[in-house]
Amino acid sequence: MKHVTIKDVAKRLNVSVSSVSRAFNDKYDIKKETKELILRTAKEMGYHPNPIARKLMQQKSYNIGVVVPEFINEFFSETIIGIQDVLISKGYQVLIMQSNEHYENELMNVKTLSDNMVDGLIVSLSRETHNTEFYLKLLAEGYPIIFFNRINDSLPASKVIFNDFKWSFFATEHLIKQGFKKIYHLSGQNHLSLAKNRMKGFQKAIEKYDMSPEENRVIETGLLMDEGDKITQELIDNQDLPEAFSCVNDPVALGAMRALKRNKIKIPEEVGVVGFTETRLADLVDPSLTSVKQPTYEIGKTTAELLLKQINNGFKTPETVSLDGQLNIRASSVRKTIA
Amino acid sequence: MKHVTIKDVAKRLNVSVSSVSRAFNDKYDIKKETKELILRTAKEMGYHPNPIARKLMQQKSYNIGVVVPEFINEFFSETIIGIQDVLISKGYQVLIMQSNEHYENELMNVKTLSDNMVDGLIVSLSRETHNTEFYLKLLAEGYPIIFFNRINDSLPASKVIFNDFKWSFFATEHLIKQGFKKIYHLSGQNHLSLAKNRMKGFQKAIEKYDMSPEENRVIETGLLMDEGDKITQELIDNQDLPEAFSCVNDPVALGAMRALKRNKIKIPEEVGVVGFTETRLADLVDPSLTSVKQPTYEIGKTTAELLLKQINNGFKTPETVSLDGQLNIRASSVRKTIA
DNA sequence: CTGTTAGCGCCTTCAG
DNA sequence: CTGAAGGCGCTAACAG
Repeated sequence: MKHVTIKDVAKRLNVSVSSVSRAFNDKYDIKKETKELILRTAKEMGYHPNPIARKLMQQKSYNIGVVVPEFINEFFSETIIGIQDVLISKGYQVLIMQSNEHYENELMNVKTLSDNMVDGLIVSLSRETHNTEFYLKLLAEGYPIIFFNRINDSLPASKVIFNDFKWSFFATEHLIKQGFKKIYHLSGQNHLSLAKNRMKGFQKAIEKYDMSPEENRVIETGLLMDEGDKITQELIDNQDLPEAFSCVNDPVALGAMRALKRNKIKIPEEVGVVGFTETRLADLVDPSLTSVKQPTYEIGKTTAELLLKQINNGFKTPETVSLDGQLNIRASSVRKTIA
Repeated sequence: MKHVTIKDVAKRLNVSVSSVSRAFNDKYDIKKETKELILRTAKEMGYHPNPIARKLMQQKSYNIGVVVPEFINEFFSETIIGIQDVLISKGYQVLIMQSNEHYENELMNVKTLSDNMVDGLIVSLSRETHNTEFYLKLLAEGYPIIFFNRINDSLPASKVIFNDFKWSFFATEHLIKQGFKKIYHLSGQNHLSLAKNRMKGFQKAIEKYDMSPEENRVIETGLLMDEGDKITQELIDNQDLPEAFSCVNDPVALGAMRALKRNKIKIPEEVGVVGFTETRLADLVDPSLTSVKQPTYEIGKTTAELLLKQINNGFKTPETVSLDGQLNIRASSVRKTIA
């Protein structure tokens, strides 16, 4: 438990502590043999530099804070893996905190982390976060922060996002090409840029194929399975069912499917469904769910790389990286008989 | 970006640094008014103690390392939340690493963490880990380590485990009470104590209800969905289908269900299924899956508390805490018509 | 190439 | 109750 220090090694070899230090930091001149000797005996003695002392000197914590809404969700855990892979390989440690979608928790987490002197921050905003004052203050101080996925357009920081517009367009286009005539978009709350963009992608596809925007409309639903279920049930009750649903995310799509199945409505024969941001669930449900796959690992990796760049080179002008995904077509949206 | 230090505060108030330090550490005598004055102006100036310097003094990192096989899996992410909740509230930071089920990664992670002077370690062993030498060495040095879930019985350390035997017994008993006559246990590899215990729980139930151990047998399957699917398909092909499956975990159960559904065999009317270690999936699949719920959050919490106790009070004798769960009965195992 | 010295920011005796 | 001084382990000038 007692740690060997640089002094112990120096004493043992009758050299100065600086020599030992130098042996462990290539950047200084030191005779090859002494260096090797030091390294060897240091290893024998079980010495290795105390990272905390080093951090104190360098005024760097080599800690990076990550704040996400949650990490039960596959999307975020996969992203975190990407973040960690990059950061750990560069000698950083990653401190992960979750806001549970609450602004207060998020703020507290960010404060805790900055109080702990993390060298940078990676943040995905909670659903509740409208007040971005604290981020603005940190950014003004030059604190490196990168946002991903749940972003706020107005923050002057670098961001990594998914091209929601484009892929929602493709998902909708796929439904149209499958011959579905009347399509509703079950959307998320409009203040989330992610939801807004998916909605716009849907509308763009409707427009492009000269379909009526009144008949192919948007219904604000939410992000949860129960919300998708509830809205779908209402549509069924009102005899207002479309031929297909383009959904803001997989939970809403699964909710819609649950309601449809409960009412013995066949998927995709009677109603087609596509989701967004697929999880492994997409393959497991019956019928399997067509969904847009986001490059989760890449998102994390890119975010971390952007952060490192900013830490090392200083803050230039914010850049926004937009990544692409893929549409995985499965049973829920493929008509057995195409008209 | 530039941090206010204890000196700045001292200078501003014309007091000594020690007074400022004392103001921030209740344990010393200091006049109430000066303390308040210091605290107030410190706050104004945006000062707060540099945790790194503090750590250097106290020879503590206030970091805890957590190594798990993975955290895409709900089980582990939920456990980690329990761990974090306890540890963060006590001023610790949690460094999470994953082994991806590989011994080498696990070893590297543990080394990285101990090199970074974590004050303690929480570990869930990878599937591959047979060699426990490094843990033995650390434990011998008095390094606080707690193991959970994936443990190795022979390690002289405290552990938090789930009572697999008992709950597998209950799951099987439930099937028996539902009137299923011929039950197979789809088990995991036998070298995992977790799989072994679930198998034994199954056998115990069969024994208790005087059912034939030849007819109600164990089939070594694995832990993956595809393995459950494959074995079930083989049983169907060989006309050797039981009336019910007790499965080592949910993926295997879901695999079995997939094979059954593909072959138009009705669940639970023709074949009942129960899983183990339920995920949110259990509720989503059709029919919903009966499974044993583990107290994931509690497991994490208990593990963290055990670790803190050991850090604060020193290592006494190892203790093993065994937690209980609950059997969530759903459609997959409930016979519409009970004999 | 190597040793000496002065901190990094804080805590903690030891005097007073 | 308060100040001065030493040191946690390491790095970075500065001499030599």
